[in-house]
Amino acid sequence: MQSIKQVLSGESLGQPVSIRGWIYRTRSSGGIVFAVIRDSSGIVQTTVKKGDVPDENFGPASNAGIESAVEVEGILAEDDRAPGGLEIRASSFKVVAPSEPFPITEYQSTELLLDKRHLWIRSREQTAVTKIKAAMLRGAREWFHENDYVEVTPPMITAVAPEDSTTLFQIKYFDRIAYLSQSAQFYLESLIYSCERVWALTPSFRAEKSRTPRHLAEYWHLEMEAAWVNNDDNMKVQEELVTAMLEHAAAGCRAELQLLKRDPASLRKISPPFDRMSYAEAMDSLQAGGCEVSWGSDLGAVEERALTKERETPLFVVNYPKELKPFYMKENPEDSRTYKNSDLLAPEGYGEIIGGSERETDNSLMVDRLKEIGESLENYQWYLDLRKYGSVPHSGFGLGLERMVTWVCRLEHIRDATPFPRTVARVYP
RNA sequence: GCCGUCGUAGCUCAGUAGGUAGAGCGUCCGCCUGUUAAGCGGAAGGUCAACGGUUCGAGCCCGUUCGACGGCGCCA
Repeated sequence: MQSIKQVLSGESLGQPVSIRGWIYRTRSSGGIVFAVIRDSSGIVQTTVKKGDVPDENFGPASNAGIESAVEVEGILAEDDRAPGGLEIRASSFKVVAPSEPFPITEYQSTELLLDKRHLWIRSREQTAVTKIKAAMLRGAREWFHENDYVEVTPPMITAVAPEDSTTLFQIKYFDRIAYLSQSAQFYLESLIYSCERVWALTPSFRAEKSRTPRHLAEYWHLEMEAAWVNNDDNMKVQEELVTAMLEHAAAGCRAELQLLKRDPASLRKISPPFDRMSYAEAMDSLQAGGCEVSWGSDLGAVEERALTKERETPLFVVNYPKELKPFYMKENPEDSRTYKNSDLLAPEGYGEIIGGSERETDNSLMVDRLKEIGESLENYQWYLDLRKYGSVPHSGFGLGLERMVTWVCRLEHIRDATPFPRTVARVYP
């Protein structure tokens, strides 16, 4: 048994090969059947001629519809008439399990593809995305390992409910209420006092009713936190990590990227250092471009697109005004209106994929800020404790994996960056 | 939360001035030994999202509800 990828390499030309998979396309012309077979590695045409296969094979072969599971043996031959120039001339064609008429045909609507998601993930595009995502994760995991980061396992059920908790999913937790985690950051921060450099890959949950091509209610969050690391070093980690992830995708998923019309070379030319621009400079640039923004404006979808549309490499935007960012960030000593933080924007208009910052280390400053924004200190007692016992300069960030996949795979919508997207309107299938 | 679009056969859609529903693909049957969205002949398949209203008559006009999709805000 060979993979179709092996078959397509042509090394068995003129020799017997055997494959198994699913019918991708099929046409019958009386005494001959053309069935294109798909497995996880690719597609290849098989030809089944009456008389060349056992009689009991031919009827089922000509009747088997798209997605029927089959096992085929035959001689690998070159033929200009075959898609791709190679075909298997069957000596045996066994239908392992026929398929009912497949509901997804050449005419597809977004609604149908989402309703039949469990079947649509068999498509070549979705398979490619799945493999590219896996390659990116492998790249990340290896990079963290090589750089002495410890992979940790934070909880996804939490008790902390900020005042503005409309974005948290509430769950029944025995006799109490608890919440699904939006970020493992606080837990990672507590682990740096022992492990120093930690990272985690976890689901994050957002109950916001966002209806955009960039939001999921459940997404995979790649977060890192490290002691003795300032905001500049934090950005260096991000650019090295992102580069490693891109390199793994480009090296390991060449065919998959090309199927999605992403040139692997465009990923390979991205390398540290990434361009940096302060929030203030971003405002100037946007104003010069005709955007109606001023100091204190957040960078929305329109602004992010304007900043990155023509770019081919990622862009750091640093030092945001405090009012736009959370309380735990470290004040920028060079401009007390801002924090020592960075957002990483993907090129080609794809927008934010990472948010990171140096963290505040001073307990009393953090208490003041919590009071200012009207948060109850009780909820943050254990987090504030971390600043009392050997508080240490540290930084971290969170990467939205599906957002990065959306960019790398040139997807129009983030829901195609995950096999079973969870959005405001969809929890099924 | 706000703005917009759509809901007709299994799928993708058309339906012109309101007059009792159509195409392509798919399915089923027949023919076809080189197809590439194969071809040819035939057949089956629809409470026009739901409910209510106007009208002699509603897929079409009006209202309500439900569902989906697109965009914005919020964020990764």
